[in-house]
Amino acid sequence: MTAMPLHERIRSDIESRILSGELGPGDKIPSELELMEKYGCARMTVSKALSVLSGAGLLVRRKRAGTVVAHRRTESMVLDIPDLAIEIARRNRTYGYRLIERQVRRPEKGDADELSLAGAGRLLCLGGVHLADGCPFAYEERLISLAAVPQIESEDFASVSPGSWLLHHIPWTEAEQRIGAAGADADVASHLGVAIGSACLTVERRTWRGAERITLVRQKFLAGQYELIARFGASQAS
Amino acid sequence: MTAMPLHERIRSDIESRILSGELGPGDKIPSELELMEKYGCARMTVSKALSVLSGAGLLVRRKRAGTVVAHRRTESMVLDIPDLAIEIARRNRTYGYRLIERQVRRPEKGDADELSLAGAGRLLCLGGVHLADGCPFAYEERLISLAAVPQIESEDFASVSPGSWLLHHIPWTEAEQRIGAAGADADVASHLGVAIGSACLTVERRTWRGAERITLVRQKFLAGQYELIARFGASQAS
DNA sequence: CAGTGGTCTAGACCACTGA
DNA sequence: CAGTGGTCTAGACCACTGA
Repeated sequence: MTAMPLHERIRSDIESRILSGELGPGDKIPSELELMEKYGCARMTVSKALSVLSGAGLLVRRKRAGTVVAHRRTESMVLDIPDLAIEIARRNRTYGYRLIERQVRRPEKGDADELSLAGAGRLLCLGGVHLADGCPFAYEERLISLAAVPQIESEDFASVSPGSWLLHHIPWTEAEQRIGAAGADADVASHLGVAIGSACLTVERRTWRGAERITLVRQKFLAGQYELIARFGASQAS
Repeated sequence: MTAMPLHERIRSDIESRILSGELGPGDKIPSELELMEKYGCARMTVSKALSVLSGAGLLVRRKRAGTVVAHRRTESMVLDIPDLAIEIARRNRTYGYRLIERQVRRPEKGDADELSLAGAGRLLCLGGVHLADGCPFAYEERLISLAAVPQIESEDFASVSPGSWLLHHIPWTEAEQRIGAAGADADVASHLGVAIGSACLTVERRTWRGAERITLVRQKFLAGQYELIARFGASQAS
């Protein structure tokens, strides 16, 4: 509460006027010169406050025209990606992973996903289920480029899931995730112990380290056993 | 390519050394003084570059200890929330919305969701389907607080969906979204024209404007008709 | 062409904190 | 206590762009 830097106070003042609705989209913000006089400070200080708000998408700044409240409300949210083991533990259940299938091979010609992942190299193909108290709640198929992660070939995944292993050994720099739903096919249904056609949440995630492709994973979560949660807002104010 | 400001060049230099893996978590970045000398610039310029990277979570800065590459790779991604109408149009299909049910009432006692949304005020309760080329692909139930949005009571939603109307009239400042899967119940199945138990992607979203609750919507998308896409990485470099 | 923001300088004082 | 980052000043020159 005490000792808030001046640039944060300026930012916070303007931010709350926008969030409260007092300032609407398109409304003009005082110029840097006017704010300098209002707060009795140097231009750099005002500029820092406005730059942060501009970076956050709340303001749009243009020369000569001045600074106005941004029109397009953001159409994106931050998606939390919980660690499955932690998520399960939080519900007082025991997490486990059971490896079902393991294979090392070349990518299949004609499979664009496999070819773009492994190129001329080999693929490690893993199938397994995630368990809560010993019961399957998710099935995953994973492809890993052995050119990108050679040392993973000697892992047996008896006690740790491939996802956890990768997270701890190969930090990714880029990722894309597609979230959808599907009915369980015969394979998934038998692994999860449910009827064919049962609703599943599907997650397909590709990860990169720099320009290099690391892994592609397809997961099917039993409906009701898992949720993804996304949030936007509340800013950084305490 | 030309005319990149110096602080962006510094930021980009350090960022690419981190993303390429040349600098790993915990590795020390040169101090501001050293970077000043390296780039032959004032300290403010270096500081700006490092502040941006620190704000993005790539660096951790501590006095006396210096600046190091952050340890925790982010466990969050940015989730794009496309406008359904735009998403449908992009696939060369015609978007439509059909209102099925409309009701104004008090929140039901014992329903925590309704009570926290409307308090002592009234609720507008809407049910409807989103259409692509006239075929239903999503069903939604929506509750809107009339205390927060009184002017919506006179809308008939013949040509515009409640979601679009709200987006254009009541910009939200905070939102929370839960994403899961479920089998269609009898109600949903009949509205979407599918068998009971068919897999659906479920989205439950709450939005606020400042401290005021605006709306709660529950949507069921037919499996395969809709995907949410989340991304992380690639920074802002072109 | 005049007002606005974008960038940068060369200092300054300070708070913090690990060697 | 010395090195580091956090903040701030009082200027400067410039590019852009709408009146």
